[in-house]
Amino acid sequence: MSGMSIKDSDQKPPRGTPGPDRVTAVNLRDVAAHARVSVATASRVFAGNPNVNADSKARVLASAEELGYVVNGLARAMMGRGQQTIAFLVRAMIGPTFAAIAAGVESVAGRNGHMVLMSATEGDPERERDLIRILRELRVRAVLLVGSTENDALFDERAATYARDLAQVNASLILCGRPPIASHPNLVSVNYDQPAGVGAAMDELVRLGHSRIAYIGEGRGMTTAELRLGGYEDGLRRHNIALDPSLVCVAANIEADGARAADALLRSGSGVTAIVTMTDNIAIGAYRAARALGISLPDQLSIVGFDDAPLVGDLTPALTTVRPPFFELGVRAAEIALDLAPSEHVLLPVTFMKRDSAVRPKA
Amino acid sequence: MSGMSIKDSDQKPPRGTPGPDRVTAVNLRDVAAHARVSVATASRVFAGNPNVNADSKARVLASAEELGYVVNGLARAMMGRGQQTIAFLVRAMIGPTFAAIAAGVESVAGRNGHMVLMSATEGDPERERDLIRILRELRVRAVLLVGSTENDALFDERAATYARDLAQVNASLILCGRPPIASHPNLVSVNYDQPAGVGAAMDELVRLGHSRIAYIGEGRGMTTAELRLGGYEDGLRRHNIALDPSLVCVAANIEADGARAADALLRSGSGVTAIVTMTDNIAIGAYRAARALGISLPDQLSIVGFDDAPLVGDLTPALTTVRPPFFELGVRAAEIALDLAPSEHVLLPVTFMKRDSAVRPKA
DNA sequence: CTGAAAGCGCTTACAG
DNA sequence: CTGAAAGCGCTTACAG
Repeated sequence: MSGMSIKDSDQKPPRGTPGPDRVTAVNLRDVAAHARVSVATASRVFAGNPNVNADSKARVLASAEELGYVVNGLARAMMGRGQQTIAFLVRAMIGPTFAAIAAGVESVAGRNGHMVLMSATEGDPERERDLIRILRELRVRAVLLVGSTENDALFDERAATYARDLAQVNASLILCGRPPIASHPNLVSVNYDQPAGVGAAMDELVRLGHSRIAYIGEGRGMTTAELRLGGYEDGLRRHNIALDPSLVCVAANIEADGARAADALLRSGSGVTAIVTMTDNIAIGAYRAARALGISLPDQLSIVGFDDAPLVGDLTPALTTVRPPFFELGVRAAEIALDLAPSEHVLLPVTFMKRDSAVRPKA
Repeated sequence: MSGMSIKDSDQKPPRGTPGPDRVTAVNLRDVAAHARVSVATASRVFAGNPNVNADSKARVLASAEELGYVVNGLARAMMGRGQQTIAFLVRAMIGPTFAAIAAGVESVAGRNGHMVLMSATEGDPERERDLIRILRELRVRAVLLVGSTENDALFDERAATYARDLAQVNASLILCGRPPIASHPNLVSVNYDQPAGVGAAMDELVRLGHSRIAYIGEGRGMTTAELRLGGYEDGLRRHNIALDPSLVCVAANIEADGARAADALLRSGSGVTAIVTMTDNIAIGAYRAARALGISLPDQLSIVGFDDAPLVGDLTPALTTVRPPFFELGVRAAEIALDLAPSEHVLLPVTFMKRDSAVRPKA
């Protein structure tokens, strides 16, 4: 009976037949016929409906096995009975941060029988819009917009539009790794306390005796850049230190540019004794620049990073930094996406990682 | 006319109506009726069929807009006309390696209009099997099995079964980051030359004058562990150095265990002047252990890693290591998955990153 | 260019 | 427990 596993196909395809990429595969009807039951009964077997005679069930299963039947999950999904999916949209799939958030999301999705679709927008609103459209058509259950985004009205409106469009197909939009949008507070955000992280760094530096504290990070524009810079400014205020604009340096989030900015700062004769950076990447750049100038770390210069990237604890000196709960961030966002947690803003605490790169100033 | 965007639903749902999670949404028929054309014509508009009168097309589009119509991609996919998907299966979504491969895959998939589904198996064959089943039901175009796997007949048979089962629904299975399976050479593998990477490290160490060279890595079992250890053994052979079993140490791929193994090795009085490690993680552990024992790096001990993880070039001493082409690995696997490249085994070259941790031995 | 109709591969209310 | 039938939301060969 092995010849039956492929249907005869020596006749012209009937009307409305699926496209060219389709295989002539065995379907429910074939299985039902082979098992001598109705399609309804066969369907019940695969749907896990208990109202099926044990004998019928066994025959259906045997036929399926023999014919090589594979349930069509697409048809099932169309009926609202299929695999559910959540989407993970990120600017770029880069580094351990992305990996940790993704792992968090996947762990709860997997545990709950959902699949996760991942795409990168490359920061292109065009592609972002396209992806949202595709995801709506695919009837995903939720879309997680992950990571820092533009902090402007244009993005806010885009996000609001996405949320509205997704709601139309019963899907939700969740912001993950950026704060709520003021003009659309209903759009749920799962974030970690970025200003508090930089604030902890500032508190520590002031406690150690620093007062000429510089900041190196990205300029205005993106949420993470602004949140962390905000933490620096707040920290100064809290300790009654006037903000000196010449101590706030702009650098892209890559080591080389951090080094460039730190070099300029350290040559400027500004009397800086400590640098707080937006990211560990930039902090590493500052390490390089300081060394190149013969400044010994940490004696002559304290540096604090942010992100607790792998290995920063193995640098010399071990980098004092802030650890965000990236995995947890993904977990919480996914839980909200799957209605396992209330649809409310979440702000997770960060951990200050006191290591060796921030010490009492020499003077 | 805004009240028309939701269908009247004060009647009992008809037979065969989709499940409870479905929204009463507007469909093609609604749009067609509103635009006063047939469903066929409306379908042609959304399918991008050029044989539609400009006026009809405009009316259909306007109606869709007004009614808030969203094409059902699931129905379309069922007809073989929808979004195609490729799946990315990995043991665990960890670190920059995962991120880089994923980014490579996504870049090709995205550029070619495909979505990518990502799942973690947690190394559980049960879950692996479940995922393959689901992916078959979902009619994915290809499944990428990413990363190191068990190197045994059990896995080989599982993989062969997956490939066969996937072929049944016209999908292909591609191994990515592990070598071909000897007993099933048709199963395409995209890998990087792991033995050659360790071999380059061995050549460099011998060239520098080392002959007591130890290896620390995972024991037998997984492909990556065996491939890299194999590179060490080959290197010894090539340079006519007898393998000393006491210089081959087993450690899990985490810093702490690397440190433990290195500590034991260095205390053993084996006269080791250099250590080749399976991964940078383990190399970092060796750094720690050596330092704890007062051994100065690199003068008294040379260390070579593998993976070129972020920041290893900023350690003291900067780690000499091997850089695998992870992004490219993802790109090539995805290209084969999408038939953009011939379905043949690929073995990418690695780059030896000569930095400061391997030097001429003191003696 | 267009429409009526058949079909894809399922699910399920209904009536035994 | 079971089957015939209607339905989901599309696509497309056919015949204008």
